[in-house]
Amino acid sequence: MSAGLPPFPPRRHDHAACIAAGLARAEEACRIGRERLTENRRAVLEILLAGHQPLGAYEIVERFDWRGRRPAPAQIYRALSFLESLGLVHRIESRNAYVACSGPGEGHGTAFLVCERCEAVAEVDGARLGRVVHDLAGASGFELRTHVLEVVGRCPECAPAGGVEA
Amino acid sequence: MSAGLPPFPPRRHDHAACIAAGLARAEEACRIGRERLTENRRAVLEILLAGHQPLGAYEIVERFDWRGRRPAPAQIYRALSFLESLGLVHRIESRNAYVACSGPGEGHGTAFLVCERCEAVAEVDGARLGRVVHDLAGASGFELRTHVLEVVGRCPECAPAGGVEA
DNA sequence: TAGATAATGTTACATCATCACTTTTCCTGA
DNA sequence: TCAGGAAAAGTGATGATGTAACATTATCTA
Repeated sequence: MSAGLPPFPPRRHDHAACIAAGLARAEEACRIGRERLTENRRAVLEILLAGHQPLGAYEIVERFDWRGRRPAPAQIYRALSFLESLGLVHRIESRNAYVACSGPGEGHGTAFLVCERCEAVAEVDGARLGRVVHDLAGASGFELRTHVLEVVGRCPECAPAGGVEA
Repeated sequence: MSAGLPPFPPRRHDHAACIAAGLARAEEACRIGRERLTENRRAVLEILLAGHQPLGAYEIVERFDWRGRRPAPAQIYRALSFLESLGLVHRIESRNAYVACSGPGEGHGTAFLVCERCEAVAEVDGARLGRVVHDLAGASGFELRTHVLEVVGRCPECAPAGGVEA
């Protein structure tokens, strides 16, 4: 567990840079995979990068602005599955929502911390988690392909504000 | 991690006993919580106990047999949330489906092994997992309330049969 | 530039879940 | 034992999420 950056981005940070970095990673990933980062895919990714919140597919539709027109859900889902296949976006199962990947691709110890109050999501990664999951599966003769770990609770900003509101 | 029963039940096992045990646990849990295991709730639980597969709410509806009539989805969801609140049933987020709890209630290191071929689900539990999740959250100043861990892959029965035919 | 392949546009529909309201059942205490 | 209240069930409508199918357009490659 590298003691690195804080997983929840500070309220104020260089957001433009953070979007640019995400797009750069996407372009790189497409170059490597010989895939195309088309206008749609790019737009969906930008919308996700623009918040650190998970967004539902229909919320993404709403934020689209093609000079007034809007894509149908199918478009969004296509872009999302493309982006997911490249590890640029993750689905938060417990929310039916999607977030842009915040770091380099898919480690095998990925987990999400999901704040139940402000909806912020942080992606954390730990070799130790990967080992535990691996061992847990192995002990049952289970052949692991992938896993979903979502920790639900309160982020550092929201933890102090007790109560159940939201 | 108690080296106990195999998490995936053998193909042939005393299924009747396994259903009876589930119902007994439910009755006990209701007694303790001063809640009522009504006919509906009991029926939903029985349907879930009758398979080791996760079932969607609408599949549960289909398996209902009230002399021809069928409950509306709302009924099922009500029963499910009741049963979930008592820890008798778990939702498998990655499948939008529900399984009967196979053991005594909610440890803090619960995980599900979900076979992507035969759909079987096993519930496993480990203190080590609980610690990792706890530490993962703690390291980020995150206040843990609950977690979802679903490991997707192939169960021992299905692992040998390679290929992708889901 | 033709043909193949990939991505998009669009409609309809499938699946999952909840709301709002009425009726029934069950429990409690006089 | 029965009135009154609370909990659960019954019911219809609707919201939210996700896909299928197919025609069209863009892009690549020979």
